[in-house]
Amino acid sequence: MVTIYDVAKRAGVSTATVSRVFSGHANVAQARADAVHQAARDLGFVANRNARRLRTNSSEIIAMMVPDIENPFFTLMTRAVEDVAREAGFSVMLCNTNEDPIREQEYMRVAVSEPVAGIILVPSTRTNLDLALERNVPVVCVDRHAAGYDVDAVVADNKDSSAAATRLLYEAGYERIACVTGPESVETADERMAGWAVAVREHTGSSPDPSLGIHAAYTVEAGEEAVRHLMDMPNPPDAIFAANNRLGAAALRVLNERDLLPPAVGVVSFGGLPLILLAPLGVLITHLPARELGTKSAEMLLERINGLVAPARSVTLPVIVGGEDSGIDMMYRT
Amino acid sequence: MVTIYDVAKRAGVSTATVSRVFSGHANVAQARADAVHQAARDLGFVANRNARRLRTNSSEIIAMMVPDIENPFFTLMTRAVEDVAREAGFSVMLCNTNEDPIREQEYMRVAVSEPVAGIILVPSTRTNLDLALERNVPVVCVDRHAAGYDVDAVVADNKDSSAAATRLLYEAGYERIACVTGPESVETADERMAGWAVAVREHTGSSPDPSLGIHAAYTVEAGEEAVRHLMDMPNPPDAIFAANNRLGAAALRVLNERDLLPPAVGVVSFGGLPLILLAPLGVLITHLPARELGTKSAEMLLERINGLVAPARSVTLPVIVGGEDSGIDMMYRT
DNA sequence: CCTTGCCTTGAAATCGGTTTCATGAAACCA
DNA sequence: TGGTTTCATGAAACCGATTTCAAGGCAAGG
Repeated sequence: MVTIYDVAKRAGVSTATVSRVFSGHANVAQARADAVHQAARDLGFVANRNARRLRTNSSEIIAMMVPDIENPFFTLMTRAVEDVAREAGFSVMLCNTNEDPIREQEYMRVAVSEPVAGIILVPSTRTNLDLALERNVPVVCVDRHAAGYDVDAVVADNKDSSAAATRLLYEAGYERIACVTGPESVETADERMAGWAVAVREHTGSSPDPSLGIHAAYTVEAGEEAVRHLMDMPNPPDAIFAANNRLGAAALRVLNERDLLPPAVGVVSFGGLPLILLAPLGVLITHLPARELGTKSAEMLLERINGLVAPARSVTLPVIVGGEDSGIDMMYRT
Repeated sequence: MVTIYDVAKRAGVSTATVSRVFSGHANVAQARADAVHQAARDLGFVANRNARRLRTNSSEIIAMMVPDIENPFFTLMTRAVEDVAREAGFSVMLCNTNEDPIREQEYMRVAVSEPVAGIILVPSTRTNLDLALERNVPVVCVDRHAAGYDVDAVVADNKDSSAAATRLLYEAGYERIACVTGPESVETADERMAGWAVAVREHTGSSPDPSLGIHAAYTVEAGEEAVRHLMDMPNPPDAIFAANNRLGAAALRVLNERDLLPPAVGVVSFGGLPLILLAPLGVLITHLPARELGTKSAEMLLERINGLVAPARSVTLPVIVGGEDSGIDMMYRT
């Protein structure tokens, strides 16, 4: 391993000078700086980051904790975070929490013992941030707030745009609109269902039929079960508001089985299906700002890493409540 | 920051003992071990990994370098890698190279200066592994071999299954089959085109019409241009073999524009479209073993990290040359 | 010519773990 | 009982950077 000592010896200077040349924190005579660079090149010197970090107690790693990178929503978010981080000289450590608080906590331990420069987190229902906050590791929550903690957060405008999306179904002529949302007490699930309820009340003048509002895990499987249940009711809905992309996909799968694809039964998917729907299908898509969520949260985290002291900030990004989408345009959109 | 010294003082032992308790490398009397654990709990001690790594010159980080995590093929691969890594106590650093050798090399510098425990790499056309190999950082290539280097690699069976996929088109009755593949000298692009050529020769008895074999970047945009060009020829193809998922999507987009979707023009996509194709569309899909590539490469890397000394190994994983896919089943498949 | 002050530089301390080495106590054997 | 081996333990060295501190060199100012 080529160390700073080897470079110093070859360049005929002290290690302090070598360090100064590479960090640029202080002035070094041009001649010596050249000698150091030459020596470093000759020897193929690459600084050991562990040594640097131990001394400076800093790190250039950001932990990105998402439920599942396979969900295209989080894929895009992560990609955006990586872009911003790289630009600023940071690397991204990828952590899939599977929405599991235990797994999340394990990763939290890894993150603080690393220690990482900061954490971007899609919190689970029982997120515990004590470890990070005790050690002053900046945390930015994205997509959801962390229950019980007052930290920076970047979220989408879930409630209003869910109401708007539901209104689209009414405008398209549907009358009995069901809602399949995520697990109870998951913020996005509750807010989206609340938005749906607002639109239903607006239109019908009364609270929604409770049997039309279903909580399910944010998975295709759970969504399918929920939609089957809905369609098997004696008085089934004529449209479905699906509160995330997987539930939207689930709805379409079940309706396809039963030859009830739109427009037979209306569907709005809250969160794009990064898919090619080859035929214009009349599926209403609400595009979540996945990339923007990632970019904004990374920027806010960098501000904190750079020392910003300010009360917790909460940013809400707008959602594009799109009209009908032919599908083929929306590849790689969310 | 709570250090090992604080724990040692509180437990009334030396730092050496504390270290031994946590590493488990040597015997410590039960009573003392308990005292150490208690003290660590009381103080909320979390070991500083930088200090540990500096001394042991090890790390628990694996660099995962992929062209673009947004490509579902690489998303799945990465997720599989993360699963294996986590199980073994490693974290994954995510690096998007954008297929850019310069960006790849930057990340290579980060990786060796980290230094990471190992690297899983989807090599670009001009990958330079010198930095890593000089420093004995294990590298496993995945999806493609690294030109000019003899390192472990895990790839898909591109050529034979491309031939098989092309044969499916002939069997479906198509006669004039074009090939849109990736950039020249990209291994997967060349192999897949070679497989196509094999099938064409088998069927026609002569080499393929050169104007039917097109190289394009592995992007939707480039693919669209290539397919438009093909379909604008005086004697256009009646089927298209698309050499990756994005080119497959591109083909479908262009054919959709022109009302020539399958079966009017046959399409085989080499690499699944992790999409919902709602109507059975007669698109032939060849499923690449994305997850398996990730899992296998991670396992092989861990073997190297654990000290395996052996000649470079090259593993070829089979490809499922599926028949017609209704599409709706293949969500989240690749 | 001497003082003041700035700039450059290297020796040495430092970060927080791990590991070597020496020591003393206990266990074992004859 | 005397001698050997095993075991647990702490002091101190170590990993490779960064940074403090003091000192030396040089230019400007009086």
